[in-house]
Formats: sequence, C-alpha cells, structure tokens
Amino acid sequence: MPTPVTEKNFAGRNRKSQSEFRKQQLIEATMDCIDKLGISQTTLARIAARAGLSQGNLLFHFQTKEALLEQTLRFLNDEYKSNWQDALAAAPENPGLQLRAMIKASFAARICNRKKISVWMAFWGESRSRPAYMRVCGANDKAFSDRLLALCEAIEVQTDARLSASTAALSIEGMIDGLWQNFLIGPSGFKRDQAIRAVFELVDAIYPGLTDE
Amino acid sequence: MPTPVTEKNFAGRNRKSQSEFRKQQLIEATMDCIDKLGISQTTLARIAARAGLSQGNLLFHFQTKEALLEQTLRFLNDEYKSNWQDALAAAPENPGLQLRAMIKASFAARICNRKKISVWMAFWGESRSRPAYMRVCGANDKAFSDRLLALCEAIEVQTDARLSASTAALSIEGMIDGLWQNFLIGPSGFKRDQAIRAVFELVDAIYPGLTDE
Amino acid sequence: MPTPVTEKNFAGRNRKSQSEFRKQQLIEATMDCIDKLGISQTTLARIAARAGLSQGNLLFHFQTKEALLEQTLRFLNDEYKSNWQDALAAAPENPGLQLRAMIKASFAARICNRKKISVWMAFWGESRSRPAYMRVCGANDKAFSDRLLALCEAIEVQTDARLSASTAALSIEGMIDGLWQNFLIGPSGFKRDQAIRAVFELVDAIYPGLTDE
Amino acid sequence: MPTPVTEKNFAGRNRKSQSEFRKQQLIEATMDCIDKLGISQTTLARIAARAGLSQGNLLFHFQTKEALLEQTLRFLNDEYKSNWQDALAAAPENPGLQLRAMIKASFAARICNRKKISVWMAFWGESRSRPAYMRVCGANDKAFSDRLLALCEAIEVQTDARLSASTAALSIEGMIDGLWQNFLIGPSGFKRDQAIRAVFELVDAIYPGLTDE
DNA sequence: GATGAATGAGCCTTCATTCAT
DNA sequence: GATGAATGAAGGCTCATTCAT
Repeated sequence: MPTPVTEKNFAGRNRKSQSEFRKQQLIEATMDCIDKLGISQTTLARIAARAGLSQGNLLFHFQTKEALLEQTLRFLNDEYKSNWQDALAAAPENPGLQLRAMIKASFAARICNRKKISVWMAFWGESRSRPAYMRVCGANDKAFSDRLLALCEAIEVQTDARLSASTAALSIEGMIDGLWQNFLIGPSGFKRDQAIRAVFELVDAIYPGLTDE
Repeated sequence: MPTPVTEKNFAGRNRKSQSEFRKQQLIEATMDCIDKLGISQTTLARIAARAGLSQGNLLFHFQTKEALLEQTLRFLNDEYKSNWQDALAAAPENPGLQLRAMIKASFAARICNRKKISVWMAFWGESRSRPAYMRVCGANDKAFSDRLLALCEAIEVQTDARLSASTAALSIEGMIDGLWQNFLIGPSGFKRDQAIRAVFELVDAIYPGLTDE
Repeated sequence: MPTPVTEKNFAGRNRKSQSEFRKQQLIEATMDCIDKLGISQTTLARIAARAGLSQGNLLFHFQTKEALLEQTLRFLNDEYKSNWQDALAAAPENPGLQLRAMIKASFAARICNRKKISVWMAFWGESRSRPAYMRVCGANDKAFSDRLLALCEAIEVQTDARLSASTAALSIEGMIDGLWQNFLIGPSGFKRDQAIRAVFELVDAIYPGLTDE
Repeated sequence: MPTPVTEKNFAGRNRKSQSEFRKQQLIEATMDCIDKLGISQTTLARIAARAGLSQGNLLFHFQTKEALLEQTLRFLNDEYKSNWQDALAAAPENPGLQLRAMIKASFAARICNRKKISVWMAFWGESRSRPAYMRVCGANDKAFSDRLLALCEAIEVQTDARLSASTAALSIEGMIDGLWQNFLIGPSGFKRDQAIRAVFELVDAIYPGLTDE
C-alpha cells in the first residue's frame, strides 16, 4: 500500500515547497522595501504588508528580523555567485574567453538591475557595523576577485600584457563596480550592452593580442 | 589701549566660533557613531553621549536628526571636494600632471581612511531612499567624474591613447573606488602609496607616452 | 445542533466586539483624564495607565493621540445628539411639547453630569485652534440650535409670543448652557429638576398660552 | 539739591514703567499665541518669538510659565471687571438703566472680540483642572452674576415681572454668553449692536413696563 | 499555519527652566 | 536687563517580539 506513504511524502514535499515559496515571497517583499525605503525604514510591518500577510506570520517563517535580512542577503549572494559561476562553467577553457564571460555575466539583467543594485548597496552600507553582512558580502566579493585575478594571471603568461595581473584585475573589477553604480542614476534602457563593450575595450587595451588568439 | 575693543571683538568671534566648534565636534561624534554602529544604529542619544553633552543641546544646534546627518554628509562632501580641487589648483597646467594630482589626492590620508570611507559607504547605502543624500553624493561624484573625463579628453589629443577618453575615465575612477573599498578590509599601513602606484600603472598603460612628456 | 456555527459566529462577533469594547474602554479612560487633568495634561501614558494597559497597545487601537481625542469628542457628540433626537422622536407631534422634551433631555443624567460637562468644556477650549474639533462641536451645536429655532417658529404662529423666535431660541439655549456650567461648580444632587423647572419658567414667560393648549 | 533725587525717582519710575510695559507686551503676545494655537501649543519659545525677545528674558520678567499664564488671565479678568463696573458707575441710579448698562457693556469692542473670547474659552477649558484659574474665572463670573441678580431683584419690586429674579438673571446671563460664543463662529462686523438689541428684547419681554418708566 | 492583540524598550523631539556671560 | 547655550524630564510614536486563539 504505497499510497499513504506517497501521499504523505507528497504532502510533506508540498508543505515544504509551500513554505519555501512563502519564504521566497517574503524575501522578495523585503528587497522591495529595502529598495524603496532603505534598510533603516524597512520594518517587519511594512514587509508583511507588502507580502500581504500578517506580521505575526512573518516571524513564524523567519524567527527574527535579523534572520530575515541575513537570508535576503544570502539569497542575493547565491544568485550573484551562481550567475558568474554558471557563466564560467558554460565558457570554453580559454582564459581570455572566460574573462569575457565573467564580465558579460556581471551585467546580466537578472542580477544587474536597479532594484538589486539598490539592495546590494544598502547592505554594503550597513556591512561595516554588522559582521554577519560583512562576512557574506566579503566572501562573495573575494571569490569573484580571486577568480578574476587568476584569469588575468593565466592570460599574462600567454600574451603581452601592458599591466601586472593584479592591477589589471583591480581596474577591471573597479570599472564593473563603477558601471553598476551608474545604473542607479542614469536612465535605464540599453546601457547593459554599452557597459559590456566599455569593459571589453579596457580588456583589449590591457591585453592587445587577446582577441586575435 | 584698545583692549576693550579687541576683547569685545574676540568675545564676539568667540561666541560664534564656539558655536561652530560645537557643531564641528558634534559632526565628528556623528561620524564616529556611523563608523562604528552604522546609520541605522546611530541614535541621537549615542551621538550626544559620545560628544559628551545632553541630547537636548544636540538638537539645539541641529534642529533635527536629519539635519545633523545631512550636515555631516555635507561636511564630508566639502572636505572631499576641496581636497581634489586644491590639489588641482596646486598642480601645473599640464593635463597629465593634473590627472596624476587628482589620483594622488584621492588617497590623501585626510579623506581616505577607514572611518571616513566607512561613513561614505553608509550614506551611499541610504542614498537610494533619501533624495537629499543622493543629491549631495551625486553632485560630488559627478564633479569629480566630469573633471577626470575632461582631463582624459585633453590628454587624448596630445598623446597616443589606447582607450577612448570616456572608457579611460571610467576605468580610472572605478579603480580608485575599488581601492577605497579595500581600505575597509585589509590592514591599513603603507597601502596608500601602493594604491597610488597601481592607479598610475593603469594610467601609464592607457597613455604610454604620458610620462616621457 | 447548530452549536458550532453559533459558536463560530459568537467567536467572530467576540473578536470584533472585543475590539470595540477596548476602544470604548479607552475613550472612557480618556474622558476620565481630561476631566481630572485637563487636555494639556492628558498624556497617552496616563490614559494607558488609567485603562490598565500598555501605551503601545493604546496606539494599536487608535493610531495617534489626535485620533483618540477626536474619537472621544465624536463619542461625546453622538451621545449628546442621539439623546435629544431620541427624546424628540419619543415626544408627541406638538411643538410646545417637543420644545419641553428637548429642554428636559438637555439635563439627562447620562449627558449632563460633572465629568461630561468638564470634558465638553475642555474640547471647547481647544476648538478655536483645532479645526477638527470645531467642526464636530460646531455641527452638533448648530443642529441643536436650528431645531430649537424651528420649534420656536412653529410655536410663534400658534400662540401669542412675547419674543421673536430667534431671540426666544437664543435665550433658551443660552440659559441651558449657563445652567450646564453651573453644574461644574455648585453641589450636584437635585439641581437637575430645578434647572428644568427654571427653563420651563422662561418658556412660560415667553409663550404665556403654551401650557394651556 | 533735589535733582539727583528727582532723577533717581524718575529713573526709578522709568524703569518700573518700562518693566510694566514689557510685561504688558508679553501678556499681549501670550494672548496672541493662545488665540492662534490654543493653550496646549502655547510655549514660552513661541511667546518670546512673538514678543521679539529671548526666551531667557521672558522668564526674567515672569519667573515661571504658570505665573505668566495666571497674570494673563488676571489681566483679562481685570479688564472685563472694570469694563462693566465702570459702565455701572457711569449709569444713573435706576436699576433698569443699570441692567441695560451692564448688558451693553458686555458687548464692548474692547472685551468682546474674537481674540479675547478665544482666550477666555481656552482658560475656561483648562479651569476645571487648574484651581488657580477656576478661582479667578469663578470669582469674576460670580461678581457679575450677583450684580445682575441684585438688579433683577430691584426691578422685580418696582414693576410687573413675568419671571422670578433668579430665572430672569440666569436667562439674561445665559443669552449674553451664548451670543459671545457666536462671535467665534459667525462673520464679524456689526453684530455687536444686533446682539445688544436681542438681549434688550428679552429684558423687555421679562419686564414689560420697564422701558416706560 | 495564521491572525490580531499586547508589550516594553527605545527613538526623536519638545519644552520649561537654569546659568554663564 | 538681556542673550544664547545647556539640561533633563517627559511626550508621542515606532517597532521587534510574544502570545492566545
């Protein structure tokens, strides 16, 4: 009689996925609030209101406000990380192409948009005084930087480089970050491609022979 | 014996300057708090305690908390602005040297240190949701960017450039920002010179003939 | 056995009525405070203490202090209004008897007692500078005055009047108000009947033939 | 050598009168504030601002806020009292004429105007909870009522009265108060004469033969 | 799971009062 | 007499959290 078991399992999975769905929905609402109000004005009441459920229930899913914020940050982080890692995995084994893949991935619409950037900056702003945030943000950032550096080093030995690998990596990453910030201010639209082309231009200047490879 | 007059004048100046001194002292305390606690945990009570006077008196000098924060941001801004503008004024009329002066100034100990950077980032984090901050931060940033771009354009016509002026400016500014952020994490110490050298390296790569001029 | 349904309904009604009960209880506490301390000394802390619950909860039911005060005034107003309107509705269609019914109702124990009068006066005292109060107080007053005037006009055409309807109405209403004020000072007790008799005496003087009708 | 003495006296008188002038000016500012803001929003800061001097100096003249309010009320009271008493003193010894003089005086522009009435009501509103106010207001009121009653009694024995003296006095005083209140709401203008005529009409109705006397 | 009611700590702000100059 | 600076006690309000239903 497998039915009850299956049903139970199914019910169990269902419940679990329902709970996951709720959590995701609440994280989304949290990001909306942070985007529009800033972290200091983001209250449980407002998050609950935006998500359309009661404040009491909100704390049933996330035991504390801090937990909710941390999981929101963690979600952002995972999304960001898997974005460039997936791009790398999909790219050929060539360091130059991988570098370009990372750059291109950095401007993917899913992670590089007004709302997400706004939330990132809000967390960054608080990270200095909240070790838990710093840990997440920092680790993420470091993984990205390290990989960028490793690629630059790999490229350096293959081609004529006009910059040391470390400086090259710093300038590329800095430029990406700077362009991200511009997304908050300037008009939206087709800037994404433009941004990618600009960073590619820098890469070409640093590694003149890269494209010809 | 003009003593009474002088004394009177002095007293007059004293009154006013005393008030100014208090305000500066309070702005300093505010920055301390933001640095250590983040904006969301920075309360008037804590600022007053740090400055060593009553909360009531704090609001006698700054009518509202928001006003205090805004003036703190404005102070940071003025300091930052005058720093690079003074450096530019002191530099020769040569665009290349001026570009280097701006870069060097960006890492001056007075503005580029753990505390100040931490406060800047805290404000940036809130700026999305507080137009008043955005206005100050944005205007400041834009003046710097515009000047950098103008210098790159001036250099471009004089020497062989490996990058368009706009991309060059973006990468230089991005790299400066990226290095600033590093100040928050790594150990302090002699990184300042190192940072300047790294950006100079980028400039040299972009404008190969610049140094020989 | 419809018990569950009934119970559910009851529970439903219970929730809502419990909230209503709380609100009423809080309005009562507010009136107590205003009576004893005056509006300017009536604080949320004191109201909450008197009602026996926390200040936070007080503002959960009434979003703001002003809202609480306004609803208190509105309650007073509704009570006052329904008092004389019910009395009128219960009276025969005869203008003379209706006039007497209004007068009598004005001194009903439910609305004409030390506490309620004290609260009324407190609101009146603030009404000049708070348009919201003025609107409620004024509207109420006007409805009463208009009705009084209408009755005097109706009586005027039926009997010999020694005063124009408007003056009659003004003097009757003025006398009622004056007697109300006396309730704040003199000893309580049997003054209510005395007051009614005094106003009736005025009515008789103005409309000599009225009683004989 | 009378000069120094005189001068001293003069200086003394001057100082004193200057001080009196200041006090009067401050009382005036207080009434302005109460009129426009209500008692609960009337703060020393606002009074001082309106009077054009510093808050510190304000408390030099009146040691405490309560003292200032009480003296303001006392001023109002004295003005009111002397107004009807002077009118009585100027009137012939005839009770009927004296009654009319009192009524007429009640609507004198100096005491019966929007601002003054507004301030009176504000004090009345607070009087229940502030014995000091009650004492002043009550005493004043009582003197007026008593005199009115005495005149009614005097008239009663001279002429045919349609009302007992006490009821007559209550209705007359009530009508005056009611008309005062109307000054707060209705348009200003020539209502003063109209009000006097209306009360006279009531008097004529109560004491038919009075005018012919 | 879900909700509304309840709590208490803390926040920004106001304000009467004091005091040195 | 006059002023600005300073203080401390409330005051109204917000908010994360708890809890009974």
